[in-house]
Amino acid sequence: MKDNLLENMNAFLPLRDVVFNTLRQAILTGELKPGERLLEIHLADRLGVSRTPIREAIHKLELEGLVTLVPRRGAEVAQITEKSMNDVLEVRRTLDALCAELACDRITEEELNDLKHACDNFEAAVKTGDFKKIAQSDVALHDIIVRATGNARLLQLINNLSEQMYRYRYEYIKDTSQHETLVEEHRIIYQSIVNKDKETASAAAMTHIDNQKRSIIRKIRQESKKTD
Amino acid sequence: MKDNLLENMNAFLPLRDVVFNTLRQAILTGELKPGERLLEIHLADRLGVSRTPIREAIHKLELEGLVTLVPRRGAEVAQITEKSMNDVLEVRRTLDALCAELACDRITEEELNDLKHACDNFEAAVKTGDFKKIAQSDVALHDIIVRATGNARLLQLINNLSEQMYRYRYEYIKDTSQHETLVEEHRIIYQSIVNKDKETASAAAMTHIDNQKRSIIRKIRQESKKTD
DNA sequence: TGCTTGTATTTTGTATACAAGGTTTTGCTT
DNA sequence: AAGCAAAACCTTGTATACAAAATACAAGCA
Repeated sequence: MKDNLLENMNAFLPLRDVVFNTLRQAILTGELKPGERLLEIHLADRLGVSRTPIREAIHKLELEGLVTLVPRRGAEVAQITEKSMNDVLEVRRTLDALCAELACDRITEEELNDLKHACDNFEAAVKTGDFKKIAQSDVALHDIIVRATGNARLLQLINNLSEQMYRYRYEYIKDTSQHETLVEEHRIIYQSIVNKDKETASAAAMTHIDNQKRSIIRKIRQESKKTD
Repeated sequence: MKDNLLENMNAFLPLRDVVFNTLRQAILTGELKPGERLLEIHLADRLGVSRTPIREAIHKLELEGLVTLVPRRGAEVAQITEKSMNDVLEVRRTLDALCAELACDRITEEELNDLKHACDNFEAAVKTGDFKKIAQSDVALHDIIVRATGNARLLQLINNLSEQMYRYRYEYIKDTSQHETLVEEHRIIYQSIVNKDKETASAAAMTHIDNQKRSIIRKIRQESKKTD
């Protein structure tokens, strides 16, 4: 598969950003597997650019935590261990709870409306059983809540932490037995934000993460057994 | 002032990291002021290296939030607004509280001992009135708590958020009227971690940030008035 | 056979050259 | 004199060349 960037780009972004997005996508979808080495020349040839934008993209990915960099040895796709995922989820849990609380204080009528629609959308997506749709509407819903906090830094951090989870997203979305739970949790979060009930909102946000955590950790254990 | 890097470096780090540390330091101490443009060639000449490591360092600083990058126009030192500082502190407050709670569960006897020493050190530093010492012992103390959580991601995030505050650190350290409060708050945090009392520990951690917030925001308002 | 050392190769790190986009200045026109 | 256009210049973006470190491999020695 040859996919010279200059064609499917995204035409006006700097090359480093195009490369960044391409590699990021490849890592999140699993096309580039954890532990896989990222050789600059190979990638440069493959994407039809020079080493410079590749290097810059790789460094950016390292800061995002998707790539591990060893000086003088190069880069590889970051390994996902149970420990690292636990670390991520522990922080994410707290920040999601914070989001829910802040949203109670700061959400506008319009955003509240959007949130309602997002809940309905998610429910509809679950009914169709289309994993891609479910994933998208889930992201959209949470994005509304985070944005409602009006805290740009919080938005940035949560986006970054979510990225790590996206690498396992399909694992908990494929688990159809949990679908009703997800819908229900979304409803509780929505309703408690409407009621400005911070306690319930934050508790629900944490539960929401805890439930997803179970699926994700189960999957990680399965995979680590395979490689033993 | 000419400070050719090749001399005071830190000899075995990649140049990009040396440059990164140098620029970071310059921004945190205020030697490079908010809004100041960062021209690659100037910095390269000044530090005696080529543009390449400068670029890489600047990009890294952008990801850390210390630098703002505009495509095709270059980089400048990130402006600190009251809004952005509020955003940072809001997140930091929550994460520090999380740290305190986790530390209650996970701190080892040895770390507890270190923490005790760090408290004493801080108190001693306050007595000398040496701002630099106070700042250092304060960082050391909080570092112990964050490390005691055993959560690498949390450590990384808090370090990054702290960075923003360090740009104003002297403001709340110079405020000697608050020194006794700081000592007292540290003591409360220490004692509640000893007692495994999560409620108190997390509440104290939040208060600790709230108090610092006041000094920092006051200072930001002063500065913004000046430039009106 | 197993270990060490030296050499060849691969790969990253840094410098530099060149291209292209932005900005400022200058000169012309009205 | 003011406004616009063009050209000169800066500055970043990208490619390439060269240097230095790390690795892999092979040959010699115990």
